[in-house]
Amino acid sequence: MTIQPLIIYNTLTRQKEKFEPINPPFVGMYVCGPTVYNDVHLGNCRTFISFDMIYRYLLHLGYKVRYVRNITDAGHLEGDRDEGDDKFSKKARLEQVEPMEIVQKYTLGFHDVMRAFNTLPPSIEPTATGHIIEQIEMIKEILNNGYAYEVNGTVYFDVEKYSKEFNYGQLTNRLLEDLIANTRELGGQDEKHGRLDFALWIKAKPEHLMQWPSPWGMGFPGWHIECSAMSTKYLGQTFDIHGGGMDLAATHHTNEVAQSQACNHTQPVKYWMHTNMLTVNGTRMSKSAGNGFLPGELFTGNHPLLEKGYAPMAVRFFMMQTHYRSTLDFSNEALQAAEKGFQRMMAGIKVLHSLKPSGTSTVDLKTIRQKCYDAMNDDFNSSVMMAQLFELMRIINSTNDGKEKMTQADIDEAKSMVQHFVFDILGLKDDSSGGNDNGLLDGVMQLVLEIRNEAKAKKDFTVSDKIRNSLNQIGITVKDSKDGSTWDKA
RNA sequence: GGUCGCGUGGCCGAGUGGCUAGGCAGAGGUCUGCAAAACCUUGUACAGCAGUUCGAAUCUGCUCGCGACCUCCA
Repeated sequence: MTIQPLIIYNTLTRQKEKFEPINPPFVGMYVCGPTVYNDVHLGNCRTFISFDMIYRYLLHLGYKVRYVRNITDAGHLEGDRDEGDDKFSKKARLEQVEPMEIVQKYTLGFHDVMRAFNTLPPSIEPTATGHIIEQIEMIKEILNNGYAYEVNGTVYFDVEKYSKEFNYGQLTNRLLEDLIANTRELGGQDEKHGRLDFALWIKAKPEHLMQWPSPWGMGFPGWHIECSAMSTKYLGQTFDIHGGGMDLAATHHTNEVAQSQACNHTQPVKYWMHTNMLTVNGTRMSKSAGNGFLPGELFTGNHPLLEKGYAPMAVRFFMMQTHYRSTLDFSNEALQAAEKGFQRMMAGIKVLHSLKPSGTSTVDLKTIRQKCYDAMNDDFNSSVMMAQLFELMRIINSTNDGKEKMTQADIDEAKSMVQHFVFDILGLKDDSSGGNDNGLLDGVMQLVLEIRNEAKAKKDFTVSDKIRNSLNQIGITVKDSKDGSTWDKA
């Protein structure tokens, strides 16, 4: 496998750059994972599915990728002030369980959804609670270096001090003065020195459910420090790719950069990648706006905004049809269009496996393969690649219709392309043909279609139509062609 | 208000200074006992105005509209 020249859009520089790993063939990639105090929401899924595609493509190119995606299971505060309960404690009180029961429940749910979307598990999935020591060590180092201060058991990052040496607003191209001007006034009893300062470690009230001992007393870590601590631990002080949703860039990632710089004196990340938001009827789907539906509701259609349920693979197909840096708008019409497109692609792949080779060739698959690579190499443009894959489907179907000719080598190449691009990289799978009894069903269907063809041969269309209509009612479509009949699950 | 992005044919959604994106839907055709599928053909597209250019949907400016971030969220 030759390494293809990959171009990545880097948020840090706001331009596309040639991808050159720090230590090829190794690639370190960190993606901000979910906060597991609630069901995963679909917007998160889009980010994780996008990075799954990115991970898959890097693997396909032959890179040895260490993909780290954290689970935030502590320290994420409810409000925008660095005070009050964290999300887990609040939810635990509400449900009258241990915070770690909350964590367990929603972590398992998250994994179920990720599996449904056919994402590959990350290489390491570290938790914040499992890395309290690393976080404390990092905070100590930041304090030692003079970029933080402690007030009554809470440690704050000193943004203004930091800004004297580093460009705090670099990731989102903002000036410090503008950031300060646009941040709310400090409250009267606020312990922070500066408006932009944020908590590294938060003092816990005695009744607080999740707290750990630290040099500053009992407390829990601030939200941003976990990613800095864990990415440093598993990927080093500087690593290749850091990803997450665009909404994280301004605050979470900006603070991550600051923490890592203040601790390690080096830029933590070479390429920052941000996925765009998922919208519903043009507005961002978000937890607070309440305009979202859960993955489960999407699959079953059990939500007022949804006309029907959509299979996970149809949804993944839909997401892959849009570039990861564009907003993606969910609507029933768009989802249904994607569903049909997905089915068409899967049907084409089935046809490919029944194709008969001919001695000569009228097709040029090499060019299509290269165009697929060109698309993916241009900042993971899965959308353009899929247009090429539909061209491949057209060729396959035309061959089946006798309008194109493919040799055995062509067929093998087409199968290889399908495996690489459709299954390995886009991460799609044909879930219609899944199931343990498939071999049995195949046998039964072969018999049924034989009987129907015999009826057709005798011009007994009453019987043949009855078979077709009845099968249709239970979700099996019969397709006739010159060479016989095939079937498909709807 | 600041930062950034977007506005493409009925819908979704790519894209490049001159060459077909693609999917869905629609129309016509081929095939078929019929249907479905498949294949072929096909339609008014690039928010508006002005400018740069031999040539712009693609570059520049302005106008209008939309969105994201700046506050927890991927």
